[in-house]
Amino acid sequence: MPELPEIETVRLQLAKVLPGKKIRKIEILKLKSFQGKKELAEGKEVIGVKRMAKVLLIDLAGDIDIAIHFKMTGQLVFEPAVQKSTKYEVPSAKGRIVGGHPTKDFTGELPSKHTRVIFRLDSGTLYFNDQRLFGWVMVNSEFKIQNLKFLQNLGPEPFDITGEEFEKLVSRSKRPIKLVLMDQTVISGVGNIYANDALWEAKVNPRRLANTLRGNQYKELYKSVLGVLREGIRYGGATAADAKYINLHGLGGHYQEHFRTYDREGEECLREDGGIIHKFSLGGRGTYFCPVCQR
DNA sequence: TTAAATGTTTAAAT
DNA sequence: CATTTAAACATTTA
Repeated sequence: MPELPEIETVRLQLAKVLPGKKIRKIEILKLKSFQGKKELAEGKEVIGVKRMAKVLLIDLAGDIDIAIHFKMTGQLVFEPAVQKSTKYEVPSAKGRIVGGHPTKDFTGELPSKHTRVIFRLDSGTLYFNDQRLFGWVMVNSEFKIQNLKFLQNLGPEPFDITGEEFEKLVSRSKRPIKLVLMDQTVISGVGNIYANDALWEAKVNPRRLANTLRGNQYKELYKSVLGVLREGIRYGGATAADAKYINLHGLGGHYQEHFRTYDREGEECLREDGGIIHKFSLGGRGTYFCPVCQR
């Protein structure tokens, strides 16, 4: 599910609470969701929380890393340790840190039926939940994780390149521009939501072949990719439509309230140019655009 | 019942 | 070889 801004949002939150805490025990509830050796992490202290594109990295003492890929429906929930003074309080979602795919697991009792891995800390508990089981948690040496094929093959994040480099990377392909934006080996971190919105911002048709953008469209697209990603981070990521219950608790992000095209099929283009947002399938993914301004 | 969902990989077809 | 399409991976919801 989550793209770069959603993972970055979790990272920022977890970076406030995890460093200094120790992993006491890792419980694997679903084998498919876990790779590596949990013993390597048990007893180790968290040093920092990092991110590579859409992958979250929890850095532990002794050059051990926990890598987490959320895929479509992964989520993390950090439950702080219950304070003695609140011993008699009814358990609530208050004080939780949540991130990733929004479901009622954010606020419900944990572990839930979607909980796949539990990290017992010396203070608090971190739950990895994943409805569709595409995601994974990996514990291994920093070396092994850095050498994962998936991470090795990642292209640079948009934040780390110039407009000229962006144009060079993207225009090498003759595929439709949207597919190239979402190709993690070309540019990493951009997924379906932000690709749709960035193309709208730059007034580029998702189908346009990546080597045939006109004039300043490469520069415009570069700027709009950075823009929507930064905005996503500023709003704490997107938490999608079924998040009413979650927002009630003040959890989850708000980017979904600022979608340009995503999930707006049939609605008027925000530019009020008379266009109606049209949806079609490109590369097997829902693709939204305005036929008037994105030609 | 069918389709689609913030992702990635693989195989088969062009 | 480059590219495209479809399917696969589970599950849930519309």
